[in-house]
Amino acid sequence: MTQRSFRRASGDERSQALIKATLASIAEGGLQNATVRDIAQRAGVTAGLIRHYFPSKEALIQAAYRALMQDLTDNVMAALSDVPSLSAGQRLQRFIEANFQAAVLDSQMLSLWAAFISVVPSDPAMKAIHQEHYLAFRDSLEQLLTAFFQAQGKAIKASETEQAAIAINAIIDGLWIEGCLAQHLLSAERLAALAVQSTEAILGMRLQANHEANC
Amino acid sequence: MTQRSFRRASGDERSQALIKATLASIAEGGLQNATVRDIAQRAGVTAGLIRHYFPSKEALIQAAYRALMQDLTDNVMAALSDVPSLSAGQRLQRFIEANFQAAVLDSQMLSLWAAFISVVPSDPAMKAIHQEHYLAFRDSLEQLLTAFFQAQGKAIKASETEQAAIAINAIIDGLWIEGCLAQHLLSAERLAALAVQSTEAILGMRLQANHEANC
DNA sequence: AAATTTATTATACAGTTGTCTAACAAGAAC
DNA sequence: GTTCTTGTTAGACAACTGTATAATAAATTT
Repeated sequence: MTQRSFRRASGDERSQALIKATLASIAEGGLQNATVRDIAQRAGVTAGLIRHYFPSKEALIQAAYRALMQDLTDNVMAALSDVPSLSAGQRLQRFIEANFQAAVLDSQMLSLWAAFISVVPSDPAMKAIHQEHYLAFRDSLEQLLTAFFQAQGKAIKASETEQAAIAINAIIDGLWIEGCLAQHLLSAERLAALAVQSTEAILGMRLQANHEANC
Repeated sequence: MTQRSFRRASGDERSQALIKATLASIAEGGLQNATVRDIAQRAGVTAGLIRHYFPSKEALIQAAYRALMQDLTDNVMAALSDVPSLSAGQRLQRFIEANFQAAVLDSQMLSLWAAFISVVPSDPAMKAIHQEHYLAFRDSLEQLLTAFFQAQGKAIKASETEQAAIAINAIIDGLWIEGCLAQHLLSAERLAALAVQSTEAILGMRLQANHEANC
């Protein structure tokens, strides 16, 4: 048997390609679809190579979950970093709206997220990854809220900030899910507007003072 | 080979046992865990029997998804039917709170839901089942909202009712997910209260007139 | 240019998967 | 009690699964 020619890739490059292929495979047909052979094919390598970069398929799945969450976080955070000076309200609004970008509001992204979530309750390692990112997300939200309350000159108890963060997180997640599942019925703009509007309702104040405030 | 003794069950009884076993299997370890052998063992039968009741494993999974959604719907609707005369606001509140019952606010229930959702985007049959139940749920919510607006004597456009239903649905789903994933951090009562409170904020009015309304 | 390292392939392996078939036994009909 | 129907079991099947191992070729070092 003659061996096919191949290209030697530097470690990081190939492992990231494998992670990307894993996410693509799961997105297309759930965790069941993501066999080592399917993943390898998508990455353009043979199945055996996976074990050269990851101790087991399980470890690859975990790495893929971590990478996905990191990517989502980075994507949302990028919406805040590229513009230097924004008011606290504007920053909060940007943060919320960033969750409805085309890259995030996508049925394959939902498929991915759901596949991972379905094993989080029963898989300790996956649960740990989830907890870490969930708390980081909610923490970012709480910080934005605290800054916003401060800018508004309102003294708000920490427990109230936490409560608002939980509710706003819920409405972001809920609208994101609805949007991904019914992409043809709900546009990204409408969802983002609804999320902002609902947030303003929950907080009892507007994020931007475009219109004059009513008593 | 001597054959083990067994009990002949009437058609419906056994197929429902199989569906129940399927849900239990998926809840415990996702769709991957739900092999015909595992399902059969949980139902106390041999694997071959599944094909006597369902044309394929795929059909069993679909039946299980349908049964789960129906069960969830029934569970929430029961909260409205057992008490005859309630105000429109009280009915709406009950409907919302029913989503945070112990039977619904459960990490295994989330695991189940997520496992199914993960294949909805890519599986047309599963997508059809989802659409049907999602629209039915939102429709119930819209009807409750319409009745509530009417009772309040406010004339609200249909589009606004729909928009409110989407937002309220989102907050129910989002809080439910957060609650299931962080059961130790968020009590059912707190979540239900948050959902009702957020709904009131979105609608701009209280569901029950316990306290006197402020200007 | 030769030697060394190691990323990559090819292949094998035991265990698991969904499906199928034939034998069988439980209950109903007569 | 005998016959008939069919729910149920047992077992086999090919295809697929994650993992392991040895050969091999692409870079790197010398």
